[in-house]
Amino acid sequence: MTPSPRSGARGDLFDPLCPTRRLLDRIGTKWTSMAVKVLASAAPGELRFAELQRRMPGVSQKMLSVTLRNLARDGLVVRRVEPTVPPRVHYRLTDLGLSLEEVLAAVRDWAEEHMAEIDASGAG
Amino acid sequence: MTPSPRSGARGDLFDPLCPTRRLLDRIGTKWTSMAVKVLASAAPGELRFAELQRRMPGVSQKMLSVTLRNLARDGLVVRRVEPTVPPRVHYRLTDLGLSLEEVLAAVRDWAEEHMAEIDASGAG
DNA sequence: CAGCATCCTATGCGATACTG
DNA sequence: CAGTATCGCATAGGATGCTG
Repeated sequence: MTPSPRSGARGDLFDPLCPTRRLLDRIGTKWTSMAVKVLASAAPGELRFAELQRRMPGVSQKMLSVTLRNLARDGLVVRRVEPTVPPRVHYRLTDLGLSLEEVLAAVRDWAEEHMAEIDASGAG
Repeated sequence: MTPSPRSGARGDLFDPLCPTRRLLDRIGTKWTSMAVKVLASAAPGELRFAELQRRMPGVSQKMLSVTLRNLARDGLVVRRVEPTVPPRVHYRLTDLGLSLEEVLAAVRDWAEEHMAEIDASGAG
């Protein structure tokens, strides 16, 4: 594959621009993985802003907004606005977003299978 | 599976104690995934502190120390001290750590395959 | 309804200095 | 050698208020 100009060299986890580093920075933020999961559960359908917030207990309007904006900027989510008053805004995962969800599902599976062992090791 | 007392309910990504949330908090920190990868590359052998630092360009003594302490606390890494003067401290991945590396490898694969598309979407 | 702007706090993290 | 202790900065993110 050809790395993008912004990306570090393939496999170079030690480059600050390394894809893995940047991906972890994204999915490591508090609400991203949750938003992707919720949107994936509705795919290929869409969800409106308020509906997303309802399905993501605890998220503030600001952080949901920021999270969705970042996901849209990254091409993982499509934002569709109905020009009504008041406006209705709909979000759905792109194919890229759906493929990310598969990775996140693997992370979830690992966590649910092994987190008890981590706790048993004396974690707080 | 039986969730640990500390863990949230299985599949409940919305519980702050949810395994996935807590795992992402861990692997999302700056040096964790790099340390796991480096240790995995040496598995089943061990690496000393200084050798780890050498293979992780940019990491400070403090952050490597913190990262390794957290990994050891979580049961992902074993710390072995030779009681010499000066001391030699060796680190190796546990089986649990090795299984986490598989998940991280999947994350890396996705990143290296798709990060160019994310960049192409107008990300900064 | 779906946001953006502002303020504030908590925390990750780097730099530096010290120790058994 | 392999840490620990302390300081300071940058940023994630929560609370609140305003707007088209």
